[in-house]
Amino acid sequence: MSNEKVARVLYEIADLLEIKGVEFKPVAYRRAARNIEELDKDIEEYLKEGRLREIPGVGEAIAKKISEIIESGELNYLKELREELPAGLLQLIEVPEIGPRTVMRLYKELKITNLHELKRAAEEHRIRRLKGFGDRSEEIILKGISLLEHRTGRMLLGYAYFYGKAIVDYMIAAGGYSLISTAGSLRRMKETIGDIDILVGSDEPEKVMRVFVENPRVSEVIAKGDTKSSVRLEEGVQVDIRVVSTDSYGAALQYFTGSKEHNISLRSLAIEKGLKINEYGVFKKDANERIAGRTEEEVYAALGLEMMPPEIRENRGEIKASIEHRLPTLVELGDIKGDFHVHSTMSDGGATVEEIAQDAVKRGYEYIGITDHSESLKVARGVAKEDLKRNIEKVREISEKTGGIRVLMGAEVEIRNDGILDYPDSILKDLDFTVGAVHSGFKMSEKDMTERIVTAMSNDYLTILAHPTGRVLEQREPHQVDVDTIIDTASEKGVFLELNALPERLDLNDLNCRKAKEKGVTIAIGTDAHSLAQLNYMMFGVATGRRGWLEKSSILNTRSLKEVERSLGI
DNA sequence: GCCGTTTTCGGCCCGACTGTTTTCAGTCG
Repeated sequence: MSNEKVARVLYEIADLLEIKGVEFKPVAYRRAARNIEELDKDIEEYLKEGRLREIPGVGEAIAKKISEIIESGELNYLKELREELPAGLLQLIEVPEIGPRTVMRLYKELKITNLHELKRAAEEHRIRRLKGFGDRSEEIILKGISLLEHRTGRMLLGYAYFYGKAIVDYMIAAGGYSLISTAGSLRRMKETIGDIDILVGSDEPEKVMRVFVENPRVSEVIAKGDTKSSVRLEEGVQVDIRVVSTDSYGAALQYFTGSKEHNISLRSLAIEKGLKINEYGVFKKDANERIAGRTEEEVYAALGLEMMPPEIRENRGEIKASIEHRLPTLVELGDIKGDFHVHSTMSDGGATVEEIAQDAVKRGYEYIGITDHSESLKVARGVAKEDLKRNIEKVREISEKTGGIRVLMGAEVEIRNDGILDYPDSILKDLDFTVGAVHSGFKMSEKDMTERIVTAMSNDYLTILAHPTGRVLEQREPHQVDVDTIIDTASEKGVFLELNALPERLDLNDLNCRKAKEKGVTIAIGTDAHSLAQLNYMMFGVATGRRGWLEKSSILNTRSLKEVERSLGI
């Protein structure tokens, strides 16, 4: 029974209780579920060791339910809840603008139990007859259903980032705003983004609203108020904007950056200190006197906290770390001195080694690693053994010719099903470094996959394990592998773990990066670029590392060329 | 249902926008 499965049961209970109108319990169940999802150990171990109640948010009642879930595979309490309410109601709360209260009313008064019935009721104008509903309500419901039917899921950070930047740039050009930023999960650089949030500090809010909705890329204005508006772009992306007065900008930026969990903790801390915090500032609770709000630093300082980077505001210990003055000094893009995962025209990349080398010089890199695919990955024009030797010579020549940078010759070598690498050691020894990767045979059991990867890591020539969990966001689940064992093996054998910076991978993810760091494993960030433009993905790798609390010292490519040569033994 | 350097009981984050019911509940972030 995985942590995710246990969490899913608790989430379902929360949803059902919420529809029933039960207060406070849904929040409690969700909190427990979220903390279980983020545990770095198997929940069954907690059960075995009798330590369930050490998990934040898990008390006597939930601990008992978790035991039942793990031991019997099901939960009577959930069964009973499900019997009380039709299963389709859970779909209904997914419809935007429909919440638990509305679901219950529609069920009680119109016997609506699923999406299909809701759609029909709206089309037949039966909903507008209910007290508190009108024709607009029906329109909104129908639009919500349509959106749900066509939803594309969450957007990858790699796309959202550029949409957000385009909107901000437009606002700056069209309105000359200087206090403007993305906020929300985009500013925290989460791997996937729901809506894009923008914040502006201005004392002419109505003008900001006008400029915002008049952006030619806007296809639909969802809501337009005095200080808050929402639009949809032609691409289907929802963008929300808020305006606050210039002297509240810091408080608002803090507030709208979140995360929600981070803010809730901050509020509790404020209450303990006799303060109140909202998007307008920090106030003394009794006197209602404002003591901070112009900048984020001010807001945190008013709570006795050091300023913390947006990427770690997830309520994962950053507030405690801030109180104790042990916040990490996170890695920055400017610390990066090279890239360890780049494909060239020698396999399926779009740029030649010369072009890549020159581009890397422009980026100020000291080194760049070429890692074309190995022989058996035919779909990616994997390089045959005979050709590899010639390629090595060629890359050495280019490296010597290109001033100011060393081009490191590597390869992204297939890890076969038995854990053996796709090139023999006699060839690997001539490379500067070797990146091992799983690109096939995903459906192995966790035990077999873990063994396969550990075997590969035991090869002395394996330098970096590429995209260790194999996930492809919104497309493919990570393969079944015991990440803890991989991290321990990396620590023991001195293998570097990759943080693959492709927006659809970002693998290792933030939580695993943090785990690896705690075990003393060094991370190598690689863009996996297949074109010069994709070398820019380094920023998303760095962002994900920052979310995983990574500092410069835990990352291979912050080291100078000399140090890297020493690390690689070349 | 959880939780506690004010609390083992009584709290549980806070405000904007919308539609509709002309004073507010519901939803969202």
